[in-house]
Amino acid sequence: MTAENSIVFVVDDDPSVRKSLERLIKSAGLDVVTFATAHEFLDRHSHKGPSCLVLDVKMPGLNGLELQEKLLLDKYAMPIIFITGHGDIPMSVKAIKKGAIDFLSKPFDEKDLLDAVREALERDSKARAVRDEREHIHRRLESLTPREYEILTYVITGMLNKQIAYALNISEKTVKVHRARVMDKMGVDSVAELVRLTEKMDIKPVEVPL
Amino acid sequence: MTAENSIVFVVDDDPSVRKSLERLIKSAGLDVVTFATAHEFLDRHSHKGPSCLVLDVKMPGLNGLELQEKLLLDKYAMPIIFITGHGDIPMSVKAIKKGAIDFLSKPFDEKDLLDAVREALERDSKARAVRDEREHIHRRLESLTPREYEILTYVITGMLNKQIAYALNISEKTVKVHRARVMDKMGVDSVAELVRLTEKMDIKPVEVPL
DNA sequence: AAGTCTAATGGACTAAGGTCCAATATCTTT
DNA sequence: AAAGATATTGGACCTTAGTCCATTAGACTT
Repeated sequence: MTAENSIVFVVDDDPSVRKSLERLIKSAGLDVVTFATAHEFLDRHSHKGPSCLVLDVKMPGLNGLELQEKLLLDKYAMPIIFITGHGDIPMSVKAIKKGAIDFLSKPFDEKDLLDAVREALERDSKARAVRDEREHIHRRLESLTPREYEILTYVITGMLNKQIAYALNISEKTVKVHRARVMDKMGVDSVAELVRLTEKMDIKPVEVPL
Repeated sequence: MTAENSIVFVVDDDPSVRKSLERLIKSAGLDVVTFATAHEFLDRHSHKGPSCLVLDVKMPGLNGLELQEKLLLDKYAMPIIFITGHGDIPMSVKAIKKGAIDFLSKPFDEKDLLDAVREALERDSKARAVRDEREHIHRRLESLTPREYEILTYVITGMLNKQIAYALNISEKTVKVHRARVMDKMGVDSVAELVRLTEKMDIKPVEVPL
């Protein structure tokens, strides 16, 4: 399921750990890029395909949990698998609640790590698909003029052209023109499809008093 | 936000723990019902309002994690807060990944428990709202005849009456009649509303070759 | 000042949707 | 056998929606 261009990032300050992780992950047929510090990772990683992050908790400089926080602020955070030598329960609970895929204590079972990596890539792949679709819709929405967008919100509410015209104090004919442009720009040819698109975005239908 | 009729269930085999948990939770103004075993809870709890479960991991008979599994099979699983004396990281990770709100080690901070309880009730409250709406829609869907349901799937795809008639090899007039009954039974008066309803359910629009 | 974008408008026409009215064939249940 | 539910159809009629055509006015850019 997960695409061929997947990549696994590893951040750990211990070179020998990096090496063994790289070997392990490569043995599963996955591409790996390793970093010694969180900042290196932040500066240099690029992610075009599904990706995930295997992250040591305890590191000099920015530690793993801090890096997680930073990535969460980012819209494109990738799934994280934590590994640690001296973790505790509250730490693991917090990490998982914030979306981490797993929290493994060293020494960990190789199978556990690979399972987690696969799950992470799978999740990222799906998240990317959702993001891509949303961005596509967003680009179309941006091509609408303010007035067209306004008409859109009324249309997906289910209002008649007549009602929209009255609400905006314009003529019904004008509504029709805008409406046709909206359908064209959004690339749909039915209200049903239009509603389906907007349901995937944060567009609020108009509230109308009867 | 969380309703007045919230209730917190406590399952722990230690009477003194039950007592102190009951006192603590009651001090936060919440109703509590305690049970000594998982089976007692399963047999006797009833949940009309938002509720959650404070659950000891280690118990004779069905233990906490096993009870979680059992509840997950149930459609109406309530959020769980685990407390334990001898937990470990893999156990806590597993519990949280399966949806538990928190995993606290004894002795725990009273504030942590109350925070978790509040979060759990909040989550359950929202989950119930979603469930209630889905059930409401489901009841309406069940009132449709097979043919009406079929027409519904075509309508929410955005197909014209003409196209639906052709696809089902019936007359356009008949489509109109069914369609009108669908709108009536579903309690909507626009395709937009109809699509919005069905998007909340697992109804697949028809795939049509152009 | 010329050019472009946006919003709004008009008429005329076609297509589609919704709503009255009522009828019939089939199947299941009582 | 009678009753009820389901699926289907018909005509007439009105309301909406969509689509051609083309025009005007204001705001912003160059």
